[in-house]
Amino acid sequence: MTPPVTLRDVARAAGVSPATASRALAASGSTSTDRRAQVHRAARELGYRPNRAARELITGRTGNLCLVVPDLENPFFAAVAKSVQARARAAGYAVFVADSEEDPLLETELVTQLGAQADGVILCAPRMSETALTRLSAGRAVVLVNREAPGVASVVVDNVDGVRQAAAHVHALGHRRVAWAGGPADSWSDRERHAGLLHAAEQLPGLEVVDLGHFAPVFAGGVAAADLVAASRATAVLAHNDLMALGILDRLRSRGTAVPGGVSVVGYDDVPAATLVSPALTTVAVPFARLGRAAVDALLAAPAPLAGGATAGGAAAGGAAAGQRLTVELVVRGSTAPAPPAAR
Amino acid sequence: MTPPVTLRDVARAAGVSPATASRALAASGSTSTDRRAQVHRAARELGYRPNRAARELITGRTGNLCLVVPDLENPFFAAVAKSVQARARAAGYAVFVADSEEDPLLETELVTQLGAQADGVILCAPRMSETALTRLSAGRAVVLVNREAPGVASVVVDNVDGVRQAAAHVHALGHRRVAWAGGPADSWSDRERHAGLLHAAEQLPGLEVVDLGHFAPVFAGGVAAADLVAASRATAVLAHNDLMALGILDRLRSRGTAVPGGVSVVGYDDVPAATLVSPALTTVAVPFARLGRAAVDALLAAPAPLAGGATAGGAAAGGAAAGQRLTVELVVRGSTAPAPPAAR
DNA sequence: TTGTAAGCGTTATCAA
DNA sequence: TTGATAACGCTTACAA
Repeated sequence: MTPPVTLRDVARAAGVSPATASRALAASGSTSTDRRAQVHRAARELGYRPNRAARELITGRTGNLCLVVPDLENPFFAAVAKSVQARARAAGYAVFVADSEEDPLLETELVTQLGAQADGVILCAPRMSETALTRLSAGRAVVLVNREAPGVASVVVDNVDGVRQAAAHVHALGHRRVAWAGGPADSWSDRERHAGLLHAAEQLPGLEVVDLGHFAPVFAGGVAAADLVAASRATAVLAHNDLMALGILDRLRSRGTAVPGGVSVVGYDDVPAATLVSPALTTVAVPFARLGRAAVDALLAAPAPLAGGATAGGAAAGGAAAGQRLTVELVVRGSTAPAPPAAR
Repeated sequence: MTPPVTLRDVARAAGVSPATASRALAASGSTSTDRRAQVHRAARELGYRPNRAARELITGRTGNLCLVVPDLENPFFAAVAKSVQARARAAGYAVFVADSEEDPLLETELVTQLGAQADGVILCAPRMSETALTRLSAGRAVVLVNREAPGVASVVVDNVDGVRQAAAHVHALGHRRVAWAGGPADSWSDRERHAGLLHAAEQLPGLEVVDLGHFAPVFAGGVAAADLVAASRATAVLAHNDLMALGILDRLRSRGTAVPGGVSVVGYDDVPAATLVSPALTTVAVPFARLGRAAVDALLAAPAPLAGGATAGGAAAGGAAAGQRLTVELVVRGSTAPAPPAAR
């Protein structure tokens, strides 16, 4: 095959020194207009592609970002990955994507390894400890998605307001006994959502919250929760996320409990599958794409110019890390309806 | 922050030259056992992490792979991404993931750009032309997933046998008039599946295939196809993939056509959502995880030792590219049932 | 088996 | 504004 075209080749073809060629192409430093044109033409004609490794070696910047998620098959994270990747590309960055399989140990390892090859890390780690997160973000530009930790930049959604909307909705429909099917006990967003529900209940006269406990944030977790719903005498159930809500829906149906006739169900996230089921799922819509974009923007706007890892804190520099909170919106579909008269 | 630990630091701490340190850590070349131990200990104590850029600059290998898919939110590609990423990590590779938004132009650009930073590319490009694929694979190690092209390595599933199983299933249930809801006209797998169906029909006495045309391989495409199903007097419909089948299911339901009572529906892929709907979808299960793993293995087993891009053909070297074909299996669920007696 | 030294392709420094 | 020249951190001849 043809050997790669180097900057020297371009410089030679343009009749200038490599240094000048570099400046002309980088548009950094001063270069006369005609020289620049010459160099650019030569580069184009030769099909010059800068060697990123060589550039990285001296600048310390890779031009890459890194995204770590717990599960790529979870539509929530797939959507985040898609938008992160799109935004990064628009900014000229490539993205390493890694799946941590919900394993905090692997999460740490991935951030350490891949983070070394990237200018910044976007991390979805709902269950990692705060201290671990803070430690991981030291000496590295990190932005957390849907998670907060002291001193670490983050982009989250308004979990408290989301469940408030959900609770207000079922309350308005006449439901008074509402069950909560929680996610993992160590999930940050679950703690926020649960607290938000309790807080909302205080404002909603007569609303009683039945805590069903913690479940795996997947379909099977919802299936398990459904049986407790049935036993709880609640007329509505709010789930930690859509995947669980879909499990609840499925299990209630096979138990012969009508939805929304017997029990109303509300999810969280608004994953695509929420509209595939019947009745379609009433849920709190999370702006996935905006989450991903905001995370990339936060990384690229970091105070430190994203030096490879040798530099201080990056997005987290200075102690007071920027936190961004996106609004969410309840989407009412078929899985919620007025409470049965008997229950009012 | 602390400056990164370099090989020189390790060498100094171990009391050897950088060259010896390099050899000791790489286990390449000859090093005495005690020296090696010394160096390893020093490296561990100092927390040495080799600079990949420097290594790449001299070896020409990046230690990265690149995966390009049309849509990360499509559960099919999400599953492939997950398994590719896992297998690559096990082999010590990081993975760039890029979403081409179903755009052949962007696909080409991504392969060219990201491929330059990777030792190999795994490409899902159902709709790119064969010539474009062959051209793209020149001078680059490329493995195609669920797609074949002359001279390019690939890992595909047995599309023909998949539809054969589906056709045999509905035929055995007594269906004689079967509709085919095709995917995009330029989709390679759709051409295979369609041809497979026609071929299967020849072997199944009395089976008549009604061609409904081509649709977008997503939920909305299925919705569009559903109305044609109803008009076709077919008692069963085979869809290009699950997403379409789910759209068909949904639309038939809202039209008042019972599934499987009135019409039986068969999908392709077996995405997780196939079991979320009711009735659950009978479908041809594609081994996503094995597809991804096989693609990585094919890349890493390539004849050329994966040189960064300066070397010839990689996996495709020699002209006769390796093609691997995985078997698929029909999973019968609730969306298929015996044909109505009137139709027999 | 080990050390010295020469690069890999780029950017940054410094004179001119 | 330009061109030598020195890095960046590593691997690999080649010599000892």
